[in-house]
Amino acid sequence: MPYPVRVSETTRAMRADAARTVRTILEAAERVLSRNPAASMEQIAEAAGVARTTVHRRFASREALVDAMAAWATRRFAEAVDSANPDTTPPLVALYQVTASVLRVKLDWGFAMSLALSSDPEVARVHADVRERCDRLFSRAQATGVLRADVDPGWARQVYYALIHEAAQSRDGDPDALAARVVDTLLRGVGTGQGL
Amino acid sequence: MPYPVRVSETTRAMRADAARTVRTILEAAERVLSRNPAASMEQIAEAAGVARTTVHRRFASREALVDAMAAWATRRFAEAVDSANPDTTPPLVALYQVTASVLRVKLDWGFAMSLALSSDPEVARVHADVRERCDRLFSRAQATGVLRADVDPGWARQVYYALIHEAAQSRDGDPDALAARVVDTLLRGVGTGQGL
DNA sequence: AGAACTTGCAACAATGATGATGCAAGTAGA
DNA sequence: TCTACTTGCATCATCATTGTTGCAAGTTCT
Repeated sequence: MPYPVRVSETTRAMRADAARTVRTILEAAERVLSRNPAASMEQIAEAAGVARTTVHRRFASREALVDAMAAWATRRFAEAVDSANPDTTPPLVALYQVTASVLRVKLDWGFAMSLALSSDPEVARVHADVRERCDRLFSRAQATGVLRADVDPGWARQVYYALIHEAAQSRDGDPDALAARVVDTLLRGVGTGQGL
Repeated sequence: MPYPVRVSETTRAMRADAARTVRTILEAAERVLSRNPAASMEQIAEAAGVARTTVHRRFASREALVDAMAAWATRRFAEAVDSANPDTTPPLVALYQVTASVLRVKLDWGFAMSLALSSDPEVARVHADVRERCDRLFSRAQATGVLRADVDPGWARQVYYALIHEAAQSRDGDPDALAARVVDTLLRGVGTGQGL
C-alpha cells in the first residue's frame, strides 16, 4: 500500500519522528554519497541507522532521494547567497561574505550542491539564478576596478567556483579563513608579479 | 576457454587488429566514462563499435579496463611532464611548458587521468612522483621570486591542478592559449590589485 | 593455402540493487 | 487511553549488469 507521506510526492505535515528520520537520512546520504557517489541505498540506510525499507518508504526511489538532497541543499545555497546581499554591498565586501557564506553550506552539503542539473527544474533555476548574480557581482567589481577588465567573465566565474570547491575540499581552517584565502587567491593569484 | 591475450594479464605480442581493437575500446571508454562514470560496459562497447563480449575478451573485468585506462593515461601524463624538463628549465618557462604539455594529454584523457588512486601501484607512484616534481618546481619558483613566499605550497599546487582542470573542461582555445590563461591566472589572479 | 587468431552473435549463469508489501511492535499526539 | 502513524524485519519480484562460453565467419600472417 502507498505510504501516507512521501517526501518526494508532497510536503504535507509530518509527524515529528518521521521528519527527524527524513533529516537523518538526508544527512547520511550526503555523508555516504560524497565519499562514493555510487553507494547503494543499503549503505545509505546503514549510515543513517535505519532499515533500507524505511528509506524507500520516505523516498519513492533513489532518484527521489537525490532530488530531495538537491532541493534541500539548493535552498540553503540560495539562503547563503541572499544573506550576503551581493547586489547591494560593495563588490569586494560582498565577495568575502558570499564566499564565506557559501562555504559554510558547502562544507556540509558538498555532494548535494554539486547536483546543479537536477531533474527538478526549480533547482536548476536557482543555480542559474545564482550564476547570474555572480556575474552581476563580477560586473560591478570590474566597474569598481576590483576586477581586471581584460579577464573573461566566464573564466573568472569558473575559477571562482573552482577555488571555492578546492577550499571546501581542503577543510583547512574555518569558513572565514577559507574565504579569505579564496578571495586572495582569486584576485592576486599566488605569484609576486615579478617577471611577468 | 581463457582467451589467448588479455590486456589485463599480460603484454605479450598481439596481432595488429587486436591491438587496434584495444585502442579503440580505450578511446571509447574515455569518451563515454568522461560523460558518465557509471556507464555500463554495453555503452562502452557500443561507442567503440564492438560487441560487448569483445570488450570482456580483452579486459577481464570492468576494473581491469579502468586500470588499463589509468595505466595508459598515466604513461602519457608522465611523458608530458618529462618533455617539459621541469627540473632544469627556469621555473616560469617550465610552468608554461608543463601546463601546455599536460593540457594536451588531459584534453584527450581527462577521465583516465583522474584515476590517480588506481589499484595499480605503478599508477599511484607516477602521480605521487609528478606531485613531488610540481612541489619542487614551485619551490624553485619561490626561490626565484616568481611565487610569493607567504603562500602555502600545498594550496598553490591544489589551485594549479584545479586551474588546469577547469581549462581542460572549458576547451576554449588551443592548449597553448589555455596554458597561458592558466599560468596568468595562477600567478596574477583576476584582480587589479586595487583595494587590497 | 593453412594455421592461428579475432570477432559477432546467441545464450546462459550469477550477482546485486531496487522497490514493494504484510506484519508485529513501538511511539506520537489528541 | 485510543488512534493513527512509524519502524524493523522478513520476504518477494524485477531488473540491469557483469562475466562466460560455444560456434560460425572472417582476418592476419607465414
